[in-house]
Amino acid sequence: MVEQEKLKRIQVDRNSFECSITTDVAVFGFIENSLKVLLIKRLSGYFMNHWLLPGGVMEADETLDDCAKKVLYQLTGFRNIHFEQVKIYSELERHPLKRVITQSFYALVKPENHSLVIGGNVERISWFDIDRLPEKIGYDHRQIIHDANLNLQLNLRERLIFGELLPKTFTLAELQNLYERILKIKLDKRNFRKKIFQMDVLTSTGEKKPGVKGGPLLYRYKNGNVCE
Amino acid sequence: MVEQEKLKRIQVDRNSFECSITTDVAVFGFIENSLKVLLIKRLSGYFMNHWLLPGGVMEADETLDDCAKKVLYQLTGFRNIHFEQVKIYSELERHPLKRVITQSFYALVKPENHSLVIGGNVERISWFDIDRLPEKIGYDHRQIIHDANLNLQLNLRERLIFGELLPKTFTLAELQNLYERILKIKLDKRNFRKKIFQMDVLTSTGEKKPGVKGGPLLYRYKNGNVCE
DNA sequence: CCAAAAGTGTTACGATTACACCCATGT
DNA sequence: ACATGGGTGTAATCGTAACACTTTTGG
Repeated sequence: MVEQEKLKRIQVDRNSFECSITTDVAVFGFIENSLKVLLIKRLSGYFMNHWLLPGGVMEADETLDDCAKKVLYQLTGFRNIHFEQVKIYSELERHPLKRVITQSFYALVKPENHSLVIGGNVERISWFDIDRLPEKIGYDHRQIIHDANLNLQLNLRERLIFGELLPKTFTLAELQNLYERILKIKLDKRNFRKKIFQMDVLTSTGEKKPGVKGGPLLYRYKNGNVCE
Repeated sequence: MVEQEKLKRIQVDRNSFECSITTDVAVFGFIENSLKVLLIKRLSGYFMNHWLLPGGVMEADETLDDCAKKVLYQLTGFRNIHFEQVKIYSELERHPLKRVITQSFYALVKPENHSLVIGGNVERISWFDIDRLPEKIGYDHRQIIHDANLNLQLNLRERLIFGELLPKTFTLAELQNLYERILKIKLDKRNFRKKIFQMDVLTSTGEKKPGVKGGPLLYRYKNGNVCE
């Protein structure tokens, strides 16, 4: 019983070792025919002159998902955005001062409502082409961005998450272009249309997109509850 | 600048809110033609009279993967076992006393070397059929087991992780049976063999399994670095 | 009217499925 | 000897991939 008491105390001591838990969100947008990710520069703290993913510390009264939502809301002002857990990073030397483990998420936002608000402790905020990231990226955020991008590609392939990346209405060519740019593949126009139609995720608006040769039809993403 | 100082202090305060981080490992074995999961009963602590996944608290000098490895080693004595991250659980009311978030893993062990060691603070340790779990399972471990099982199924389907679940040599019928039991599907014998062979993951030992009618050939999992 | 992009169907191929008999071994 | 399980090939089907011309619109 003494042995067990000892074990228990060790357990309790371990429980109270200090470790912060944060979430980092890779916010993706599809702008000017490229997949972009949103990075910020902080006014203070470590990696001041580096670009970082928007992230924040989890508080006692929120889950990791709550925390990610909060961070996203504080930074972009958007709600009901599609976002997903990606991975947890728990390497010892992630943060220079203390032990910090982070759960990464990715989020998709529509390019049409980009009212980027510079929040507290933020010096700059900017979209970066996923293939042209800045040199100086803080912590292991380059790795996190890379992993989030892989995850996005996987989800796009398997689960058709694109409703949040395009404007409310879009042409099939625009959608195909998004697939080609994000997945870095070339698709056959006819096969692509066939596939998308038989997946039954689009509804035609009946209208044609003005200003484009050929007069392409505009479509809408079927899945009702999409953010505004 | 005063505003920023304030922000920074809030951030630091948030950093130091107390939250334990644990790992829980769903150890799977394939025994008597069923997928089993390893559960323990603790001698002390919450959920004493409940079954629990083996799990432990992450220490300051280890990553989550290290921690899972450690827990696994302490419980089974095995090393070089195949295991993978599954999911993180961060709901507020997971633990009755304090905030605890846990990263779950699943691990696969060979049935042939089951020297189950009862570690400290463990009253009982036992394999349970995945479809006949005990009534009383502590915390959210029933959910964690369920999610880990889904993950295992996915990996079995897509990445052929079975080398760790079967003895060193096995017949194709045994392998097919494993697939059928874990995935809960019925497979065609000829198509299954065709598929496995064209995947080129097995090598024949040239020997036949004694004691079985028909005299089936024994195979070995090709992937070199498999645990002992 | 011309250039540019939209829209449309069919064929070929590869992968998956369904299916039945003979052979080897243990009892 | 016989009952049990091991081992083998082929035809049908489905999904995927390749491919070229006509129509619509903007400039």
